[in-house]
Amino acid sequence: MSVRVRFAPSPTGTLHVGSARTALFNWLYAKHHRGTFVLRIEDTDQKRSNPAFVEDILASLHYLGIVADEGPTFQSQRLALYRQHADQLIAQGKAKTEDGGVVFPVAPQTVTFRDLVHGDITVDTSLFEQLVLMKSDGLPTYNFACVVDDAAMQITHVIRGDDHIANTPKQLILYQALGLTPPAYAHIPLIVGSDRARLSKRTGATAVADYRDVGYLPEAFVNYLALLGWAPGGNRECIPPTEIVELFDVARVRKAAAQFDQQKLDWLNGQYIKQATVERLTDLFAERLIAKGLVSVTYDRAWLSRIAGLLRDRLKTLSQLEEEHRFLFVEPIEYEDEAVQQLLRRDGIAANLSALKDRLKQLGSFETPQVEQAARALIAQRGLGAKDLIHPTRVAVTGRAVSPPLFEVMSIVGQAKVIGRLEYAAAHLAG
RNA sequence: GUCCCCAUCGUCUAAUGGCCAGGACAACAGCCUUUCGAGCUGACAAUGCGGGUUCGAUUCCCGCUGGGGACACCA
Repeated sequence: MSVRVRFAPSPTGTLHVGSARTALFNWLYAKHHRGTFVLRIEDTDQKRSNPAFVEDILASLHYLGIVADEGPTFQSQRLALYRQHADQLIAQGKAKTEDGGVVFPVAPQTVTFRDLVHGDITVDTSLFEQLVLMKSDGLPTYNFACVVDDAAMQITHVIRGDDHIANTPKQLILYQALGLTPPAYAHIPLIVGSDRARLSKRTGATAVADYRDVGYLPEAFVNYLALLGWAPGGNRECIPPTEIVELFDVARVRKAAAQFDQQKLDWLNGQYIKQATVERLTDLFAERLIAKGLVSVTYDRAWLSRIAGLLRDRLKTLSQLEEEHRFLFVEPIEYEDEAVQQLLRRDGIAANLSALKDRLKQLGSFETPQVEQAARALIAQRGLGAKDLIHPTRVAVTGRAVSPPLFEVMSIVGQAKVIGRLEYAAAHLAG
């Protein structure tokens, strides 16, 4: 029997990191076993469901590269199916109408099921003496719709969060009442925040879309998520998604909750950015910069490629591009007060910057070696330490005390702009 | 409160009775360097506690403690 799994989010919020990991594990399991991954939207809460969240969920899954083999299917469009099953139980005397809904009395018993990650779990059903099947608004409840759909869709494995363990015995009872065969279950541990409680906005971003927007590469995010609660054995950390598919084994999923660690995510993302080709990085940069209005749609690709090459092994997130390197894209630049105070307001700086400007004006080529040569020559001529010229120049050209290697930055910014910035700094900022 | 689940460095994890409990992130130190970063090197750091079982327990069993989750006509 081929594997069929499903991811069944409810559109009552943006796609949460925890849900994304559940989706990922299902997807990995399906792909590993050459099975089918079904997407089902559980929109049976009329008050809280919102089409905008469906869009967010779809977009977020797309970002992660998790594509559904079937679906999305909407529960709100299969009401007849649930009604039919409820009627069947009523006809058999197993359920009854109450307050306009349908309820299912539960006989006290102990239910044991074998969980793929936890082993046997036993629950006493006297904890819940009845289950609501259909609400008085005509929509099915979660546990009922879930059972009817999983059976109808021939789901073989239900992989979901730990927090659903208590629902499983309820669903098992319904399978039995309906005469249906239940799937296998794997309850994966929750992702928790730094407070060890389930990941919430309180301890960091929870929406997958936010991570996308900050500039985490999908394979880095997927890689990180996969490592939360699972490890292939050996000492692999940086494992591209295609390889994770091959290695993934739900039996190796840990039982304990895993804490989300942004620093490790950052490190992994940096690794993937470093491994990305300049071509790809240029595309990613262009997309961001155009969206933020920092370059025009007719941007100079060769120029942006140089920037990609320069920043490739310095970025942890793509957002650092526009946050820390605005001086590459805007004119005039902004100057950090502290950098100006510490590095420009000193005797002789203005003269040095002015002298450098004069030398740079003479240059026929503004490639990095020529720029560096001009600066070094001035340093030698004036008997300066290299830092004495370089640091103030950095502030004059970038507005900041830290930047990528200065001479390449200058070359990229270009002769005219560099000269203009040196002139401005010498005249208005330097001592 | 009741029920369920869980427990290895600060964090993510490896080791499913047997080499000095391994790796990674972070933090720290050093090297490199025009700043930062990247890179390289180094040091520090864990089996929650108490009982068992066993020649031998991170590993198996029991208890405790601690943490989390679930207890809706939400999903």
